[in-house]
Amino acid sequence: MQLYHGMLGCYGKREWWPADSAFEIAVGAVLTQNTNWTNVEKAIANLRQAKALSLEVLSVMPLASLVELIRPSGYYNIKAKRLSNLCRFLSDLGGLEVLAAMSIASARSALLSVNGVGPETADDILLYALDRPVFVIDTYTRRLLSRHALAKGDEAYDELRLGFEAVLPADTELFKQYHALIVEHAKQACRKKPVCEACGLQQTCLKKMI
DNA sequence: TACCAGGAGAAAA
DNA sequence: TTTTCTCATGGT
Repeated sequence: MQLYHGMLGCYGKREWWPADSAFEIAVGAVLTQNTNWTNVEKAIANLRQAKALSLEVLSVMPLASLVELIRPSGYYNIKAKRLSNLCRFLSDLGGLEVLAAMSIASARSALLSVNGVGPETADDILLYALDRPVFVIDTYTRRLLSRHALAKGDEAYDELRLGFEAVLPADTELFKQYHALIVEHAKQACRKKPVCEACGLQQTCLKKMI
């Protein structure tokens, strides 16, 4: 919690994952895979303008049409398949609401069964779209842990996730903030001061050197 | 010009 | 089982 409070004091409360609906968050979770968020925003704007930002539309949209709409997000061919897979899965299931009614373990397992939904994407959806207390592990988190000698950084995803969840209270808002702060820290930390007020490290905690 | 970004899955070793 | 490769746009 020391790291968390340090980053919170430095950057303040983050309003992360801007979206108008839980479904939009799920769409963004796929589109943001290894991609800058500004590119994802362009793709989401295209979907919105085409009135395609709904499960009903996306679950039946031809891949060729989807490819054109999400092109700005990069990896458009493979992401169109992944997004289509997720939407058809959700449609067959009965919607996000059904997923939300399941236990965390069941919902997570179900999401991971979708080709194109890996652990981080599944946990993004669980935490930010469904408000479930699941800690999201991303590249930044691994670098932060590694930099602070709290982990090697190449541990299995679930090993790190369970590690966070074991020492933190199962608080959805805390998990949302923590992950958002880690990302903010990676983007902005230490640019103006020799020692980062958030993590206590020297200038080297910029970018890859978190 | 080169590098990086809010990963995942397939292929190769 | 573990490592490497592929997917791609847009901003800095």
